[in-house]
Amino acid sequence: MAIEKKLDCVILGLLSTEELTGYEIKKCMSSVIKYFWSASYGSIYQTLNQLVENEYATKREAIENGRTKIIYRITEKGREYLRVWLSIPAEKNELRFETILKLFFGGSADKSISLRHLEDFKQRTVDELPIIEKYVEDLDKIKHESPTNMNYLLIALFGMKIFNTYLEWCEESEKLLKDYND
Amino acid sequence: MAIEKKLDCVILGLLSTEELTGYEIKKCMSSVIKYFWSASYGSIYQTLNQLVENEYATKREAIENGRTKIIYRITEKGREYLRVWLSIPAEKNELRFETILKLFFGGSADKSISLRHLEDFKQRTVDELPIIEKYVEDLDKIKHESPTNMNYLLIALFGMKIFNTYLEWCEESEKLLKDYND
DNA sequence: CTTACCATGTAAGGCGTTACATGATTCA
DNA sequence: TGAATCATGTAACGCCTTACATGGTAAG
Repeated sequence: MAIEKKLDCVILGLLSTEELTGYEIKKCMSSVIKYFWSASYGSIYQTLNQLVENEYATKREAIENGRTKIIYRITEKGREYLRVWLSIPAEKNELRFETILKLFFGGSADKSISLRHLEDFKQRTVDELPIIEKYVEDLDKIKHESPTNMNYLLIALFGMKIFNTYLEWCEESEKLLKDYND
Repeated sequence: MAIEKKLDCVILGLLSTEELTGYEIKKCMSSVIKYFWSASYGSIYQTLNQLVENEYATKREAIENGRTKIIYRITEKGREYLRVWLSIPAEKNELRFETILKLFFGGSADKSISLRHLEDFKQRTVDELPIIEKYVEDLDKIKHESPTNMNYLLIALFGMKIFNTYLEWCEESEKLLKDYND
């Protein structure tokens, strides 16, 4: 497993504080983490298997409420791998915004189409903002309990700030487009 | 070719205003577009072939200064495909920030590591900002020449706004982290 | 003369998604 | 009883990157 792959690091990061099942990992990745790193079931279970193969994690079966779960735990080798990854500089910070793409090429189409994309993007942003603000509020209260909480707060603040910037930009752009006469 | 693929739309978008070679397309994608959609040579030439196969574009050879180039041109079918894609809502707006990931999991490591990632991210942002500001400045002057320029300006403004937000966040986060006592 | 840039491509393989497939439990 | 949630996985396939491979031209 090459160092270029990131999902393994995300999973090891999650496992570094607690044992988890694949399902629980997916849940984590569908909440906070989804804002800056998303993954599907397929990739999570595959990565989990690779992690075990490479001895970065161990798995064990457990029965809870009559249901069988597979619980994963990080190994010392896995912790070392995570430590190394954390200590080297980030390579890629990538934005893949289809909205921006459609707006970029939208100049030759009708203005109403660009306005619709802007409206749509604004709505999605408005919908997400309260969720992120709740994270910020909650984390701010417990930031002194552990450095981990403090780091989580920084990420939540990042989210809050950019989402507010998206909103500002949508409003300014809508105005610019509406006032534009060709 | 499914509608989920986006690179074909990017290329068709570029071809919608002018004929281009694969090399020129790569150049475009390494300048403005790289901020919200990146691609490698491999994927560009492959997509170009698919575009021709599907009759969304035609290719012809030309000799310029003794060098052979392959020039691509969009077809009417390609324009229609682009029109349809532009008119439907954006699906994914994805952020993949390794920096954020490393900060998210950095709580259990030494504080200096998180600070280094912040510093690094700040530096990259500071380096890019003047380039983006130049785009904004240039596009603002010619925005009334065509709706296309106006749309380009919106995208440049988007970049300028978020990069400034990144900067603000870096500074606030550095302060929060430095003042943090565990 | 050599570096940078112009110019095009292939092949291997990694990464990840979607869709499919299954089945138990909990709660209304 | 039926919907939501818990829970795990596979298979096919698409997308894209990296590395490789080649060679011409322009400018200093």
